[in-house]
Amino acid sequence: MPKRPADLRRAILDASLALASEGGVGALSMREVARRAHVTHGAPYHHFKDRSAILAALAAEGFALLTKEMLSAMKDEDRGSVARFEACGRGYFRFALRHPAHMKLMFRPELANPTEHPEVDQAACASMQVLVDCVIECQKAGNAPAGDPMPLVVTSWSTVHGLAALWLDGPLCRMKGFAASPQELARRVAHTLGELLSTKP
Amino acid sequence: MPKRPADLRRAILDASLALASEGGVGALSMREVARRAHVTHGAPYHHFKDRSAILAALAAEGFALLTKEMLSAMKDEDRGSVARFEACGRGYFRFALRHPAHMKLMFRPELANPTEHPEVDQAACASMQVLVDCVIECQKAGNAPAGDPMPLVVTSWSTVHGLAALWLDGPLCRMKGFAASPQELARRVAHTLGELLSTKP
DNA sequence: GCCATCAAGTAGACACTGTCTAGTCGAAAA
DNA sequence: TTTTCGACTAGACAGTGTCTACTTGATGGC
Repeated sequence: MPKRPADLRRAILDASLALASEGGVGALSMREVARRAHVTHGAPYHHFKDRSAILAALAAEGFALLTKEMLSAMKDEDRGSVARFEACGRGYFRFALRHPAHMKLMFRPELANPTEHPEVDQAACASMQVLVDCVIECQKAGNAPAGDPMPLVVTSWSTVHGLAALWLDGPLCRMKGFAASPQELARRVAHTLGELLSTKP
Repeated sequence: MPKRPADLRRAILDASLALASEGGVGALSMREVARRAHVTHGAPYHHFKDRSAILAALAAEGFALLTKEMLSAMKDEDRGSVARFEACGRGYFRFALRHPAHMKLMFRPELANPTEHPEVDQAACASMQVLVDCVIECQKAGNAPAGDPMPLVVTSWSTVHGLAALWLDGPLCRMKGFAASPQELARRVAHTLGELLSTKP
């Protein structure tokens, strides 16, 4: 029988994530998590108040990873504010592809009550701030309409989030023939937006 | 004690939808559904193979409602193909606001396995066809780049779906101050897109 | 060294869940 | 009238989240 892990809290989060990846949030049960961490079914309660606390911790962790992924994508980009804005969107989409289980947990307020787990909203706001700063940079450089940045933030966020959501949870990924890979899908959508932007009067 | 409903199948779907609206999919239990339909816990199994069959039926029903809402929004619009395209998007967003519980069930493939419940995918394809036809109409009228309509379909679908998803499940609706109502939110996003389209060279 | 303290894990209990089964009942068909 | 059959009931089973009391092992002060 394998011995107990040194850092049970981390082991619980890892086991939970693995279960969520394999069979969705529904397959994530406290007892199976405990089993995978080689510990009895009561042990996780010493690290998390209840099941939703695990989900909240994973959601907050997801937003932190998203923030890092966007910042990392922008760091290597030095061809101006618009290029950095695009890199930010690519970072968002890449995060969704790399961490689908996290992604699904992050946008399910019924799983982790936002008023009970404010750390999730805080982490979400930090992620959004990256995008806000990005848009403000574009505005300062004269590459976006001046004024309140929020409309632009919400519009671009919606497009990239919608694309990721439709790919992960929608019927999009089951429609063979349109896009062979998600990367190609994102490229085509980005190209379409660019075409629209450039062909209009 | 209230008597058994005449159409138990419909009563089960209604009770399931009510439960999902109140506490999310997690609160939807076969036994509570049966209780609300004033029937014993085994009765629902005569109308649905298992719990996921109920969810699949609701998801398919949701896509049918979505199709109807988009078609109805377009029917009253006779100011050209672009106006009909915009009406289609408004219909999508309005559906999401009016039927949030349906909406959440429709985009959770882990709840109702698509291979086990092909009727969901079929209904989803019918919904998408509305948008495809809409884009093709714009192309024929010379109001959209010619060629494969799918890139435009996916791009616009992503934006409106992302907006709805962020409003229903994301931190957007908890950010007071930006948009007082979802209608205003949608108007501002649509305006932002329009502004982008018209101010670019 | 010894003992108190305390976080971390165990083991058992409880009410609840999804699903299976055998049995019941009433209406329609023969 | 008897048979058949779909719809429903009632009981069982394993599995679940969460609570509780109990054990254990390390840590600190004396």
